[in-house]
Amino acid sequence: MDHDAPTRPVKTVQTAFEIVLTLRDLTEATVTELASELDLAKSTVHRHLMTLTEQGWVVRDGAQYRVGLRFLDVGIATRNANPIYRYTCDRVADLAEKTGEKAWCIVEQNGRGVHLYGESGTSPVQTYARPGQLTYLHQHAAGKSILANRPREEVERIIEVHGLPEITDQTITDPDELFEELEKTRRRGVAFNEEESVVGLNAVGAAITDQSGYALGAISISAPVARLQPEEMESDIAELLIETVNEIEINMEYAGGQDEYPLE
Amino acid sequence: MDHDAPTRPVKTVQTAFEIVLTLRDLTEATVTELASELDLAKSTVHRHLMTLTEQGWVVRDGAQYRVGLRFLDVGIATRNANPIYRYTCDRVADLAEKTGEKAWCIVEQNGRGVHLYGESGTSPVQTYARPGQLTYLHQHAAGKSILANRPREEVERIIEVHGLPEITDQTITDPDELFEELEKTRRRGVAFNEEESVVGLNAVGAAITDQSGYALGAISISAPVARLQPEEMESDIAELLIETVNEIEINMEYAGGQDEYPLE
DNA sequence: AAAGGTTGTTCGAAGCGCTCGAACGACACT
DNA sequence: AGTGTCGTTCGAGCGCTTCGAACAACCTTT
Repeated sequence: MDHDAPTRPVKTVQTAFEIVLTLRDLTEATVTELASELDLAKSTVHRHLMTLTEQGWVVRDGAQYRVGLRFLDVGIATRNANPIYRYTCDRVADLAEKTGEKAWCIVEQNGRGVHLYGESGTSPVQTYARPGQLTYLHQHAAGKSILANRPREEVERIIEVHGLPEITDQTITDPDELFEELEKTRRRGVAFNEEESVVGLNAVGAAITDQSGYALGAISISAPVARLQPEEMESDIAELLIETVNEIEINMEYAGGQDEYPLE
Repeated sequence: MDHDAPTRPVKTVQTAFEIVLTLRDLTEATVTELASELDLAKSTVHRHLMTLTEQGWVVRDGAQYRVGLRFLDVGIATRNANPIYRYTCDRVADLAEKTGEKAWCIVEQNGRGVHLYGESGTSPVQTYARPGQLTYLHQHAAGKSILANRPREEVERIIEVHGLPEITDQTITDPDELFEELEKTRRRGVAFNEEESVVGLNAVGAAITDQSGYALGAISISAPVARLQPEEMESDIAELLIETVNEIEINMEYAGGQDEYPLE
């Protein structure tokens, strides 16, 4: 999996989390299922599950094991500790209400995007996004606006680690094309997503930056192509997003030193 | 901590999660801080953090480490997989809107309560509850209505494991008193919380049960004592809750075999 | 009702790999 | 330059994880 080992990882911990992830993917599983899936001894899996269950990381229901809600506890706690979340979630709700469409707030972590908070407007678009979801930054508007406001070397490192996987015909998969797109995004102040992540879905995104212009996160509005045409994306929606971002940035600057938390 | 060891837990995994929990409590910490806090060698903590960071469970920002949003990913996924969440969240929102107060949906896991989903009404009560929060079932209305619809042996086992910790003067701390209260709750169909978890806060809760009458979860409405007096709790609010529960239970029965998931 | 298939669970031993402390390197502040 | 930090690397020792086999509990099958 990894080319080399700068520091040897703790293998036991890796298998523990592998169990958790498999459990999440399967929704529920028995000891034997997990053992065969992960190619481990039943007894090993059993011991791990006992350990995880004791602390609520895993719950058992008869023979079936499931991921415990303690992950939700820790997950929500970290989200709430994130200033981007605190300063954007109300604004995201406003955007959803004003536009009637889906609005999201997204941050970067380890070179990937994480959906922090989303709110649906009156016209429910059945998107498959959910809070906590891990995405590739080059595949959507919010992600591209984050990349557009990061140093080029950082973007290059992200491409190196994660690549530019394709998800629809429209996904940008060429690094040069991406850098061109980021340049355009910087000039416009907003990023567009024209069916690059989901066929039939367009979106506009704008980055939230600190005083130095470094992107801390982004917000976006998405809607079916029928309701969100390029001309509207460039005018009304773009303007609304930029206004909102300005408001958020001002609020964050005022709080300033209060909550020290540069957040990569 | 534990009286005896039925099966020896995997110590390495325990320390890994201890690191995560300490990190959550401190919001952020350095290697040395964690090492001294947990009484481990710096190198050990470092190796663990490297392992956890590689998978996104932990994020580093220079010298500071923080819990990663991957916990949110897994946490939200398990919440969404939970039928109680799927069938109650819209109804909880309705309740919040109708009453103008705070409404919650809660489930039991490992003998403790977990706040699954909450929605505020128009009158914002600054409660300290958040989704994912771990609570004691005997300390609030929703929890008591769950206990009231579980076999007595199960309640006894929960008391044995978790005790009946006091949080306010009004908290029930005597097992006999609790069983009496649960009996009353069963007769009424709803449970009351009169400043038993937070001074100045009252609440009413009702259990969601399966066909056999076994509690799967509960919903509750809470408000400051000034706005939620006993007489109202027993009439309007109680009725509203019971109606809502009936609606939820019918919806769940119809879906029936669709999503097999007894969910303790 | 007994037999054969599941399953989860316990046990002991073998040896992997986790933990530790000390040494190293990088950085900031004096 | 010097002296505190800090994070990081390295090499052993032995703790503890892993495994497989045996056990027990439970269905299904005959």
